[in-house]
Amino acid sequence: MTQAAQQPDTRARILDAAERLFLEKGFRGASLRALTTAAGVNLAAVGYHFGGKDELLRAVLERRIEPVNRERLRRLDAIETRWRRGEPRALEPILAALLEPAFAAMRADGEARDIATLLYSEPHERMPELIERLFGECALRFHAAVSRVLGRADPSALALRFQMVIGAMIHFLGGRHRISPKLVGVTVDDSERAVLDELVVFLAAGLRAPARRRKVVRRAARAQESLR
Amino acid sequence: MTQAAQQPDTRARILDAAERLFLEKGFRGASLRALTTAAGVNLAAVGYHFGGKDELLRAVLERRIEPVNRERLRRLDAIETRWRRGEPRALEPILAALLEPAFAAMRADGEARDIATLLYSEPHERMPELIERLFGECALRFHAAVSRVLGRADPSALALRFQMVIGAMIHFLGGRHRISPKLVGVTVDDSERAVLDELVVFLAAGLRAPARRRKVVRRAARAQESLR
DNA sequence: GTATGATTCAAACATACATTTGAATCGGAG
DNA sequence: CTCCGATTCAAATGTATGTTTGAATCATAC
Repeated sequence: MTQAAQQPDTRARILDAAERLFLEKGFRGASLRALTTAAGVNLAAVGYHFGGKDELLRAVLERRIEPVNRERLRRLDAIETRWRRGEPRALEPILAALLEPAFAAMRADGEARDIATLLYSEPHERMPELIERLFGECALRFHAAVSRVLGRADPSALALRFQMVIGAMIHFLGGRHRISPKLVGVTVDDSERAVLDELVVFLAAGLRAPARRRKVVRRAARAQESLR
Repeated sequence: MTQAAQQPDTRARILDAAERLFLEKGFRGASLRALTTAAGVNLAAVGYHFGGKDELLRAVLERRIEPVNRERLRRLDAIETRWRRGEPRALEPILAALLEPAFAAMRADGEARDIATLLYSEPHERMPELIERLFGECALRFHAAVSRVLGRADPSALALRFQMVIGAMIHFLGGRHRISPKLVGVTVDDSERAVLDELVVFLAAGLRAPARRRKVVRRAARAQESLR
């Protein structure tokens, strides 16, 4: 009944090749022909196993992203459990729980590229809904956790800063086109550990930064005045 | 001699339509047929005026980015002049000089989208060299300026943090797929002024954050020990 | 061995694409 | 009015694409 094992597991071979080529050339740039040739399978296998190219993209993304997000939420659960036991709340563990699973997955895949890049660079029609579905819960939970640590903060400003965290993270995870280090003329320790440490320090400091500059306060005050 | 004015200025119409469609659908997703139809010009006009689709992309990018980078460098020059006159050095003006011209250009174009997004999301073959050519000088100068303000900092760490600045900025400039604000359940003031202010505060704090966490220091110390 | 359902395969199909071509049209200079 | 270079235009070219098809092959259960 369960026709379990094909010898070379065509499905996985397709997913691997698709992942590599989608990242390299983009969704539209990676043709099914190039893709199936690289995977060593027949052209029609994609239609048979996935239905079509669009569904293949969805499968590629889900395979990598869902485990990462599960691990993120697992670690966040652990953190919140410790909070309930009275341990002090800090930003750094939250940021680590958000960042490290993604970097770990990236490292595990050999090629140091994260599939999440695709989500934020591919202008595919159905991408927005896919993002919401894949990352919605994670975004909500982590945003809430950060918000709880920084209780005093302006919610609107915090939402913006949370976006900045996401932006910096994505830029490092994908980084298809990062400004090359040689350009700024220094040798950079861009090992995973170094990047992670610097990201956590940088982002925690940014999130904690005191509210606003004078300029804005003045603007707000003026606006208030003119309303009277 | 200078056959100056065509009536409807085909070139500009093509550039406008191309800019919009490249951003919406990506380079490959925007066909010359859709593009020229949207512009109200003949299909062959692209070949005549630009040579081909690749050269059109280059023209689209250069038209928007070069003025922005000129303005950035103009403002940085002004800052460094003030430094030479003995005024105190701060990060915030540098960040403002880096960010504001891009946001201003974005606003001026009606549609609140920045063309720079394309540079960092489009997997076009010649994109890396284009980025280096367009942003090389800017990156070098701003990195140096930040480095001069934070004289004490570890150059490698600073290079990483400078990348984070770029990442957060790009995420906000383009943001084709930002996690939607409604998802985190708050109404966000994402006006240009609010975003800019928060970005400057966030990024300045991140850049200034004290070097590293205990964990790393310990690791480094251990490594040193084991070398003896 | 043979029947059965899952999988693979080569080929064909219908579009969609960027580019090229050569004639038609335009706008001003002589 | 005429001419000429610049520009526009409709059409054709050749290639690449995602998908579909129907036969061939395989692995297994009986």
